[in-house]
Amino acid sequence: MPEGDGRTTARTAASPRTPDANTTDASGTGANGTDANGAAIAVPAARERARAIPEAAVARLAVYLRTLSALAEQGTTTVSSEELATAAGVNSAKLRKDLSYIGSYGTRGVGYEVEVLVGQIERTLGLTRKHSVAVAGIGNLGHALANYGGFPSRGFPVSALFDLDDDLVGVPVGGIPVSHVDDIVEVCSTREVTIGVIATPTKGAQEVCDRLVAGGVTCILNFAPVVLQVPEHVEVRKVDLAVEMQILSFHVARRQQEAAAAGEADGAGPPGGGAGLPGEIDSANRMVERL
Amino acid sequence: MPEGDGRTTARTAASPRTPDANTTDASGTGANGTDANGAAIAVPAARERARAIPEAAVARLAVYLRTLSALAEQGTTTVSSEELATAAGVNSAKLRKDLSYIGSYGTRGVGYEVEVLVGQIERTLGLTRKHSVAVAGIGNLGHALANYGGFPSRGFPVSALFDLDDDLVGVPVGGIPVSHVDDIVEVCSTREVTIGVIATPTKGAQEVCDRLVAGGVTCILNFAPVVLQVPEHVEVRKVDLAVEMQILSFHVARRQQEAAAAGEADGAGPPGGGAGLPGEIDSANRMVERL
DNA sequence: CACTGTGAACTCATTCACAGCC
DNA sequence: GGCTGTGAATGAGTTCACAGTG
Repeated sequence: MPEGDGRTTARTAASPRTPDANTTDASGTGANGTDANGAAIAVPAARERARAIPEAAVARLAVYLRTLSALAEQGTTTVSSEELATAAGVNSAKLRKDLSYIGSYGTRGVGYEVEVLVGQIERTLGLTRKHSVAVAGIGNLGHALANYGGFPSRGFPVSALFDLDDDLVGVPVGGIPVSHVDDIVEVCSTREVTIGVIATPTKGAQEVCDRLVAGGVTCILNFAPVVLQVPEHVEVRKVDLAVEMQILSFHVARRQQEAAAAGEADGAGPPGGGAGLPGEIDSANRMVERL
Repeated sequence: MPEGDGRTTARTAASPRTPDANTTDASGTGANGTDANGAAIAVPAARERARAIPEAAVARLAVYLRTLSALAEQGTTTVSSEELATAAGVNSAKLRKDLSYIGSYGTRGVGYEVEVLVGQIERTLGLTRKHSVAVAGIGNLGHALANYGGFPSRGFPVSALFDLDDDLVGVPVGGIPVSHVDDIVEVCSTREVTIGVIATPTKGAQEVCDRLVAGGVTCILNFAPVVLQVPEHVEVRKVDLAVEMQILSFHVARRQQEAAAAGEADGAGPPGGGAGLPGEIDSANRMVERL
């Protein structure tokens, strides 16, 4: 084991969490050439750029990809940036900029060919290669994830499930038998899992994470409400339901304050936040929005 | 655009909103370029709300809150920015800046009193008031959400569940009987739901969303992989599993490219080969065992 | 003409570094 | 001495606006 258990902690730790963020690490050692066929694809110049795509743009590319797939399915073969942008919920300038990061695949005066764009985005996102997924923690959420059709259909076959509960071990969930968490390292290694999903309760999460990493997993999607400590080469993304709710809560509060302020000036308005007493808030209060 | 199907609304691009792929700005409709230049629509960046806490900071405040709660539980009464920052996975400068947005509640030379900070963050996030939650779509994910302990325990009581399936209607899930989606408007109104969670399949999502909005819901957490169209006053946050996976995939690909490039330029083989690289990269060796 | 692709301007977010206080 | 709070500097991400092209 490396220095101090091999975790990155005290350092200028990185694990931001903006509207959409992640652990951004540079030092990408590791990875070999053996199974890397994605890199073998042509398009010389684009390789250079991959590094330069802003994080925020990557997230949106994934959205464009889905939007494009939908368009393709309904027979569309060409889209303008305006159309695609609207469908994807962004403005067209941003979309064009995002697409420009992956190259120039549009036709001026016409638009983009759906097929082509799909291919290029897939390549950029590394979807030309399958990424095996392991889900740890087969509770309610784990079940949901194991059965989630969106994963396999998008190139992320779920190939391992883990839980602590002996009663669950061996039981197939979504077609795959649950393994014991003690076997994480071995199973992940042999099944070549690249992405680990942690859906365990808070306490088990760090332990499970360590094992996933030991099993060679370099990307983790974490649903447990903890900040995971991982070595530098491992990428963690967090989905935190409580945080999402609290952000929404903040916006409700903000809106109420605004309404209250506006009401003051206006003379009529709702009593607004009223410094929020615990307990039941009056009925009228909430619905007063302009609807 | 022939599109404009009734709803959408949300013009006026300028709005203190999240920079994220959130609420649609949908400023399409060609009106764009026309008055662009001299129009001087100005939109005098007024919005004189001193309230402005950066969106990104809000998300982190929620994380600090949880971290603080954990500290409180284990008996800690005081923390320094450094300690709290480490525990929350950010750097201390950022943490102090974030906290400064909500006021000055620390003591120089000492740190922050846990209790006080918890209270202030809760107030800021609007958690002094309970926010009733409705979950629509009681499939695997919906079940998981309905049973998720993290919601009620953090001031978000789940008070309504909806599904289309008649066999499910009336059945209690997590203690609450499922209602039919046709009753969304009524049930949400009477139970004063503020936050709606959409866990339906893609196709039902927009319809459900519309009804939630009609029922007075102003905040939506959307798990369906669609961009929802909502009126301006409604806040949407999206949790998109496929997108998360694809972002991770991108980072795998990037790392592989870097490794390949580094190997090329360096001549010395990539770390995978165990080429005598300094010990600093110890942790990277782990991944070798799988690759 | 219609639409892409992109430098340049701008806005938002993070980090630095230090003054001020305990 | 140690630590907070914050303006100022830097950096990331977004929007503008227009040149350039099929």
